[in-house]
Amino acid sequence: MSSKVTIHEVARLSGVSIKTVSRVLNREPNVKTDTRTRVQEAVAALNYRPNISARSLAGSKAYLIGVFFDNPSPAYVTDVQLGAIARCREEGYHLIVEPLDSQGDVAAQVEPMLHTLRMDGVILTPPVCDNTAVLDVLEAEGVPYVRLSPDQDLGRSAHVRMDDVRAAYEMTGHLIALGHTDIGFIKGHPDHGASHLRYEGYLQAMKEHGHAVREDHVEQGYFSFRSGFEAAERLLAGDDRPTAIFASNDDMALGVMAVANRLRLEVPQTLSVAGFDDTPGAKVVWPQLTTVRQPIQAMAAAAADLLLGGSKRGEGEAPPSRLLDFQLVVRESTGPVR
Amino acid sequence: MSSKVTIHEVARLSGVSIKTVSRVLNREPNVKTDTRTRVQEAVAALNYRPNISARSLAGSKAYLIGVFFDNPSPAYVTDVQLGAIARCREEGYHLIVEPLDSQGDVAAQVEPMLHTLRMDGVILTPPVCDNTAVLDVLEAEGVPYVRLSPDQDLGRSAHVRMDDVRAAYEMTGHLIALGHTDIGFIKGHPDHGASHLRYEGYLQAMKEHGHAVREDHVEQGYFSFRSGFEAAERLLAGDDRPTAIFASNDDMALGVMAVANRLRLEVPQTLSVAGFDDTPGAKVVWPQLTTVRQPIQAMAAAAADLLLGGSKRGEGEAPPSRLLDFQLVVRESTGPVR
DNA sequence: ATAAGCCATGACAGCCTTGTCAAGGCGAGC
DNA sequence: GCTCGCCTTGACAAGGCTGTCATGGCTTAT
Repeated sequence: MSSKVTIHEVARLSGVSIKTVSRVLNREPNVKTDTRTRVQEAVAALNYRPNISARSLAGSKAYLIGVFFDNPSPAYVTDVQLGAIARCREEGYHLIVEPLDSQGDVAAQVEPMLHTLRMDGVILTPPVCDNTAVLDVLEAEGVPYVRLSPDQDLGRSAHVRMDDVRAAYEMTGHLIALGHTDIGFIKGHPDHGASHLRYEGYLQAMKEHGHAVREDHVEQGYFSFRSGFEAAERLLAGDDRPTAIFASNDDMALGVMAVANRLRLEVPQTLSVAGFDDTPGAKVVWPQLTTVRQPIQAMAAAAADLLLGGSKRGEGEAPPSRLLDFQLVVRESTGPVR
Repeated sequence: MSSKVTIHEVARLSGVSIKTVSRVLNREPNVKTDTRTRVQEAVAALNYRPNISARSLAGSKAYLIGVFFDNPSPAYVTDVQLGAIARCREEGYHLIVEPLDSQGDVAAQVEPMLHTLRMDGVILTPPVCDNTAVLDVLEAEGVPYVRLSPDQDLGRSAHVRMDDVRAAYEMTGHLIALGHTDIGFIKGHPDHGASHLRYEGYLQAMKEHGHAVREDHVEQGYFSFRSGFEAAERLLAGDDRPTAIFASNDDMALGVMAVANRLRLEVPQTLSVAGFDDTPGAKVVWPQLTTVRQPIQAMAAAAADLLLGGSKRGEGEAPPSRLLDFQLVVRESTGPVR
C-alpha cells in the first residue's frame, strides 16, 4: 500500500506548488476553485495523508487533544472518550488519554506531558477538573482546557455541565406524581458539588408540592454501594419507613435495592427506588433501576467542540460554557404507591 | 514556566554538541559517563523535554502506541488503557485511543489513522483482534501489533492470553470442593473463542472428578444479562435443579442471581452462583459474586511490552506471546452444598 | 614503533509541513 | 490609460530533532 506519499508528489501531480496544496489541505481561503479541485483529486488519487509530526513541527497545531482523567468509573471514562473522539475526528484530531494518579502529585505528572506533546487542548473530567494545581500548570503552559462538570470556580475556565438541580427536581417530581409523599433521600459525597445540587433539586420539588421533608428520612451517603446499603438499613428499619428512596447515584441505589431484597420489601410494590447516573449496573439488577442519564458523550463532544474553536471568543469575554439536557430514564424500580 | 527549551540550550549549558545531548536522551551507548552526567544535569536544570513531533519527524519512532477497540465493556477498555499506559510511560510513549465502529468498514477506518500518525505499534482488543481485514491493513502498512485474547489464528501475530480452560477448570473444582456434584453451566456466545475454552474447562473438571454432566443442565447463553436470566429460568424451573450454576461471564451470572432472587432461592444456601470476568457489577450485587479475574491490566502491559521490544525477535522466529495467570475471586455467592 | 581499530564527539543534511513575504495578474476607480 | 489594491500563487526559511559520516584521540595487536 501507499507507504509514504508526500505533499511534494501531490504538488507535482496537480501541477501547483507545495504551498498551494498545503492551503487546500488546511481549507485556507484564496485558492481558485478549480485549483482546489485539481489538488483534491490528486490527494485522492495518491491517497495522500499529511504527516502529523511535520505539521505540528512546522505549524502551531499538534492535532492532539488530551483527555486527563482519574476517575474510578470506567463507563464514564469511555463515554467521555467516545464523545470527544466523535468531534475530534471531524477535524482530523486525535485523542491522547492520560490517566492521572491522584495519589501522587498530579500537577507534576501533567507538566512533562504538556511539554513533550504540545497538545492543542485538554479535556478535564472530575475530579481532576477541580484540582487547582492542574489548572495552574495548564494555564502556565498556555494550553487551553475545558472542564467537564466542574464543581468550583466555574468562571475560571470554559466548561460543560448538566443541570443537576433540575434533574433531581424532576426525578423527585416523578416520584410525587406516582403518589409518593414520604420520599427518603440519600445524599452524595459532601466533597462533590453535584451532591449539593441534587439535594437542592430534591428539596425544591418537595417544597413546591407541599410535602414535608422528614429529617430522619434524609441520610448522608458517599456515592459508594456500601454507603447506600448502610443508609438504606437505617432508612428502612422499622415500619415508619418512606415509600420511596431517591439515592444521589446508582451505586447507592443498588445498595438500597440490596437491603430491600434482604428485608423482602418488594420493589417497586412496597418501595420505589431511584438512582442517578444510569451506570451499567442500573440495568443489571432486577427490577431495573429508574435513574437519570447524563448525556456524557454529548458533553464530551461539546467540550471538544469548545476546544476546536466551535466558538471563538474575544479578549476579555467570559469563558464559554454549555449546559446540556439530562434525560429521565424510567424503568421498573419506581411505581405507584399503594 | 519554561515554555520551550530546546535541545540547543541544553547543549550549550552542558558544553557539548546537540548530537551528544541527543545520544544521552536516547540512552545510546558510547557516551562518556561524566559527559552523560553533565548533560543529564543540564536537562534537569532547564527542565527540558524533547519535542515529540520533531523527534518523530527526524527519526523513525513516533512515540505513540495505538489502542484500537470496539468493545462494549467500558471496564475492560479502561483496564487495557491503564495497563498499556503504565508500561508506555516508562519509555516516554503515549497512548492514542481509537474506538472503531464495527458496524462500518473497520479496515477503512484504520488505514487513514495509520497513515497520518505513524504509530510505532498497536494493541488490538477483542473483537477487533480477530478482524482479519484490520490485521491485513496493519501488516500492509508495516505497523507492528499485538493482539489481546485473540480467538483465531494464534500463530499469525504476537499476542497475550489468559488460560481460560484452566480458569474454568479451577472454578468448577472450587464448586466441587464445596460438595456440589450437579453443577449447571451457561455457555457464552458461540462466536467467542473464550466460550468454548471455558466450557471445556468445566467439562474437564467434571469428568476428572467423576461427576456426570446433565445435558439439560447446560444452557446456551450469549454473554448478556438477559440470556443468563432466561437460561436460569430454564435451569431452575422445577425441583430437579442443580445446586450450583457456573455462568461463562458475570453478566449472565447476575441474570442467574436475579432469577434466584425472584424464585426466592437463597444464594448461596440453596444455590451457588459463579461468574467469570470480575466485572464491576460482581461487587454490586448481594451477595457478591464469586468469579474469575482476568489480569487485564497486566495483559495490556505485557502487550505494550511486546511492542516496545521487551523481547526482540529474530527473523523467522514465531511471533512472541505471553500467557498470564488468572485469579479465582471467591466471594459470597458460592457456598457449601446442603 | 606502526598499523589497525574502537570510542567519544561533532558537523551537517534532512525529515515534511507551515508561516512569511514577495510577485504577478487582473479588475476597479479616477 | 494609469494607479491602487485585492486575489492567487510560489520561493524560501524555519521548526527541533535524529541519521550519517567524518574527525581525532586513545588502546590494542603486531
